[in-house]
Amino acid sequence: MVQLGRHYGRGPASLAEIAAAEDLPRAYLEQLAFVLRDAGLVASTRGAHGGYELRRPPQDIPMSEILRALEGPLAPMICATDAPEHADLCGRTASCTVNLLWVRVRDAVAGALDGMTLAELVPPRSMLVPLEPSAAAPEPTSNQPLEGALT
Amino acid sequence: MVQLGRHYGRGPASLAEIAAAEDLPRAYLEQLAFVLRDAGLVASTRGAHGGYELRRPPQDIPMSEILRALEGPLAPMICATDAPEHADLCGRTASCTVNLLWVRVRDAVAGALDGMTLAELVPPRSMLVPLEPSAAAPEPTSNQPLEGALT
DNA sequence: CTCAATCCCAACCGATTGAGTTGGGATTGA
DNA sequence: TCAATCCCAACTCAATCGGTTGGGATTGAG
Repeated sequence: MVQLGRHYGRGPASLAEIAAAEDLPRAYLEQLAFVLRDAGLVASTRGAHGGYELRRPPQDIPMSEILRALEGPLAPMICATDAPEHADLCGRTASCTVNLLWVRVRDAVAGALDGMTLAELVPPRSMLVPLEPSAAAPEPTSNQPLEGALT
Repeated sequence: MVQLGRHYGRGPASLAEIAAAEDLPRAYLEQLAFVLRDAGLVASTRGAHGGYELRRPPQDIPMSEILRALEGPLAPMICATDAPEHADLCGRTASCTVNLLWVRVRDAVAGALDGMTLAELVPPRSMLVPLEPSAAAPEPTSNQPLEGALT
């Protein structure tokens, strides 16, 4: 998807390209590709020189939409699903006071996801740092400095 | 846990009681019980008339603590774990711009969980409210005769 | 017209995970 | 002593998820 975002405006990208770029098996991407298509997020053109293409500019695609398409309704637990249709299969729900918790968690997640668009994940190109194998290294203290950024 | 919350201040509750109250297998609760104990959330007393007991009043126990004890570090994806020690096993992390997303989701969840204490889940007994009538559910149609046996 | 490139789609596989089970202690109050 | 209780590790079992297989259908280019 990010690849598609980067590619946006340049015509369809073939799965083969994307597979190469992301180092993922093409066949696997196919599956994802068509749930995304069914969800109306991407358009496909068949035949030689076909491929996939975003149907909207990346900044108009909230991540929540993508995630819901790919992973189904957001639901930290079955008893707190997003999707009205199978509202509760839990059975226990009535007596389960914990439900409230999950609902809040779900809403928090939904909020985070709604507040973020695909555009934000398309890297400004050039900030692709090559990975260094110094894995276990230098910044042990590292308590997420990212905290402040939640708008 | 909620059971323990409700029981708080009345001495230890045996797993047998809890198992009965929650309709869960006792042996299973045992497992949970002692990860909670190891986490310092509950205290146990052995022997006849023993049982478990909260070590702090419910309103001093954030749900985040319970969840982390039971389920491990919060991490919607491996690449966005809470726990510094296995910071990234993802390998892809460097090139993976999506990481940012997961981090935000994780923080959202953490926020929701931190902002909620066990006390809030211990029902005041008697107020088992039937679920909110809510906005967009005009059609409870057919399905699931499951529950409705509220209280 | 033919053929390679591409999307389309369903069924399958295998490792991981999580809920739950089994079984055998160790402690302690009555 | 004995029953009630906690302690603990190893196990089973089913669902899920990342990924694979294997076959089409469509289309542009030569």
